[in-house]
Amino acid sequence: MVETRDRILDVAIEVLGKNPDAGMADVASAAGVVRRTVYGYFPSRSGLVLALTERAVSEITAVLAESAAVDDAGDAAADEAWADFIERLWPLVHRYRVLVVLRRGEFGKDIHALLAPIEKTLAELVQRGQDAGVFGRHLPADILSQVAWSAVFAIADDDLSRGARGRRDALGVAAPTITSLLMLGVPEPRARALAERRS
Amino acid sequence: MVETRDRILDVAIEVLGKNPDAGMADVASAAGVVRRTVYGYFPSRSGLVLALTERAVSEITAVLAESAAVDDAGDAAADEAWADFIERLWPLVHRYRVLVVLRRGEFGKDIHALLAPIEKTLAELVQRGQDAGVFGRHLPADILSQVAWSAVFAIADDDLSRGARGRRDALGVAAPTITSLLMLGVPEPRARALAERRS
DNA sequence: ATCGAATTGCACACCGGTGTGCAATGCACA
DNA sequence: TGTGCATTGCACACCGGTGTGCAATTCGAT
Repeated sequence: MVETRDRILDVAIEVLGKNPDAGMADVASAAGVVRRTVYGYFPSRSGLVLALTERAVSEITAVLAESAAVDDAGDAAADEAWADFIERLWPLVHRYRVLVVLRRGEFGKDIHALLAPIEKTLAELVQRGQDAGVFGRHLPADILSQVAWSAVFAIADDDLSRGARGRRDALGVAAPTITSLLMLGVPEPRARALAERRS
Repeated sequence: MVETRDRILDVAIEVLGKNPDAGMADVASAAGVVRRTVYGYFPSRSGLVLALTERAVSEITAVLAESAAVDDAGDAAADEAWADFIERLWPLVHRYRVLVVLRRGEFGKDIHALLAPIEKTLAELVQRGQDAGVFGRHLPADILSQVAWSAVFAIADDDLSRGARGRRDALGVAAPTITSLLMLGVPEPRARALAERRS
């Protein structure tokens, strides 16, 4: 049996992502384990939430790091790094809903702290994109990255809420939409050229 | 004393918007009233939440209706109706955070039901805009309106989180951003012309 | 000054979730 | 077969929020 602790953490990310008010019992049974067992690995509910957040954050940081490498390679490639990031992130996006969902509520403070480095990196990436002229300046970099972030989850939510039926090619529409969103205000020809260079 | 019931409802919108887990006691004291009194007007917490949601929805519907009138006036004026809507909505947007925040959680089903007509109207408005060629077709109308909606709150959240200090002209950036977002993919000259016609 | 409605202050029962203690049970490995 | 560790199955105490009952009070209107 793969480390029980890991399985609990995995399942907790999923369960709490769907319902932030889920209790230890819900997590436990979803992990195929008894409530008491969970307390064997985590001292308290808050402890579990914290651990889970740390895991999610470190996973997402890893993905971001890979995409940052793309950015470092060429110059003015911030848009490609973004597209790359979205693409890598997408299969996992539902998993990270928990970060969005738990940010409000009792743990908001701690979670925001854990999340800060990611948001910072993202904002910097956008900033570089703006400086290089591939991203629009209609919004300050930090807000712009927030908006992009929220758009990712808005699309993912829609994708999720219509379940198996009527599912659309969410990634197919998400990636171009987000990059377009970032490129708002950039003169058309340049935007188009940049968009086509990527293929 | 203005109708106590109304004051409770108002304050509940605010309090629950900030923290969806707030209890009856929090609402009561924020309303300058004792817990017992709240139960005099609402049979239960769920009753309060329901009533509060209905109020918020009907308020927002009213705003939307005014802007729809703008749309009906001219043809192909969906973009103006949107801009108008955002502008009217903005001063109240923090008030309606409660709808976003409570959509998850135990009352999700009911709230979504109450919210459906609004989302439908919005989606139709976007659809009309797309048909008239002023809005982009990069996303299906319903998703696009969701994304726009989420962007509104993303910007508003940012505005809120930095409090009084460092406050930027949030409406100033929000309105053009949202409309630009909707117009993604529309040929530049046309978009620009439409953007300038509004002034 | 008095009537009446709204509000208060406290009592209580109830519920569901948390966190702990401990003995019993499984199960893998030697 | 025995040893050790993880897991289980209860038991329990505790807490905080809900919802109710009822008598005491405030306070405006007449």
